Amino acid sequence: MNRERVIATAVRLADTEGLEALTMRRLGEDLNVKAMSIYNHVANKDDLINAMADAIFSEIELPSHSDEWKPAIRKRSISFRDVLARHAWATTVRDSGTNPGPGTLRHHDRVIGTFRNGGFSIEKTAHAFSAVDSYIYGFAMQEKSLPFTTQEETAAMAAVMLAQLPTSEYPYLAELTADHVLKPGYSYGDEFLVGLDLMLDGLETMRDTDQAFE
Amino acid sequence: MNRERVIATAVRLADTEGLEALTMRRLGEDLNVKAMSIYNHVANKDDLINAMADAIFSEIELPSHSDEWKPAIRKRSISFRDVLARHAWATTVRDSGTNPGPGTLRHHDRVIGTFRNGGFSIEKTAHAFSAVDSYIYGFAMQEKSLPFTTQEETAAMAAVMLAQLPTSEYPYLAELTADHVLKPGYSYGDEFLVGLDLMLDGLETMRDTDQAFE
DNA sequence: ACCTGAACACCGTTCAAGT
DNA sequence: ACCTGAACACCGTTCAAGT
Repeated sequence: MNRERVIATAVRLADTEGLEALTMRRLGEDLNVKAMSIYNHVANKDDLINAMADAIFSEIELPSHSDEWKPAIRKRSISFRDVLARHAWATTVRDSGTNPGPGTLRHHDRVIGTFRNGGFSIEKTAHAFSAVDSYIYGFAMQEKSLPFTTQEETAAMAAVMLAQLPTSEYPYLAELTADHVLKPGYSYGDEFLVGLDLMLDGLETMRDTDQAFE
Repeated sequence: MNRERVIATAVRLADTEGLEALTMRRLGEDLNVKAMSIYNHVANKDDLINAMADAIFSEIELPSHSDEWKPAIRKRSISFRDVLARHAWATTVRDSGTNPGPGTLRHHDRVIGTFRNGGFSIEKTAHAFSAVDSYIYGFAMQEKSLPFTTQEETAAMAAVMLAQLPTSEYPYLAELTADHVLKPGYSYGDEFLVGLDLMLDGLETMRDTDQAFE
């Protein structure tokens, strides 16, 4: 048993049963050890969760500096969102704040480098980094908070909610639900690329505009 | 004592001492009542937090249908971000999922209506709604997770982090920190409007483009 | 160096009992 | 109708004791 195995097991537990199922006692069971032994490998639960967040950051496909910035950032953004969907608990965790791990640092360095080599000034790189990552995080959070995943579930859930909704009070919400969400083939996940491409196109314009955003 | 007072007191407690300080026993103290009495007014802690989330949604400035969509959405987006900054715990909560309260429904209806009256098709309204709100949520989350708030704190913190950073391993991150974050006048909060306006301009283009995003 | 039993100070929540 | 004491089954974490 080592730190790595503790973290990997904790990630698997949070993935399959949610962050609230991740208790030291339960994690101990999964590791065939008593809860107190875990403290030989992590300082405390905060340290553990921080390490988990850093571990999944390493799963994100790194953009290549040699690629064009736009397809490179697009690819890694899609990968980022996939990772956050796979580890839903991570959308509400955010390590990085106080002491980011090596996976997080490496990822950020590469993203910043991709913008810089793509012709973005330092200021514009900061804008781009903030804008894209905010969008990705926010989208992953919204997606996570939806009470359904499959299309059948969505349709069933939306139908129930629409039936309960005082439609005269919320006419626009009712219209959107009836004429869009309930339409066959609707999937909230499809919205991701729309917003992402909007943002990337905006960044391209910004990059090529003098001063405007500095 | 009534439900409203319970919720308002809980919001105040979470605002000032964080969500982890919000326990039923502690909330009881603030209400001058024993913890168990609270259950006369809320079903359980989940119900309480859901109600709290709905309560702060009502604080967001509603866009007016009669205004131009762009300034109207811009104004309410700034207000939304202010509310999330004021109630940092709310960025990780998200009720709406299963059973949104009246404050949430009313807000969503107005936003949707503003896009519809601004000439957005139903599909494009769905795109716009998702894109803007994802950005706002994500930005608020990033802002919350920063370990500093004032400019002095930022500078001090960034200096420490930069000193610890293996700069040869993360050259781009080091450059951004040294030449941007550490510059006088830097404030991460300023990034909000940059990304927001990028998104709003993108939405305007999308609105006026045939089919493209439908 | 790693594991463990017992213990401490907490949680959310139930329930029977009070007014 | 609202409040409460006692209790239950949990938490994270410490510490002395074991190998």
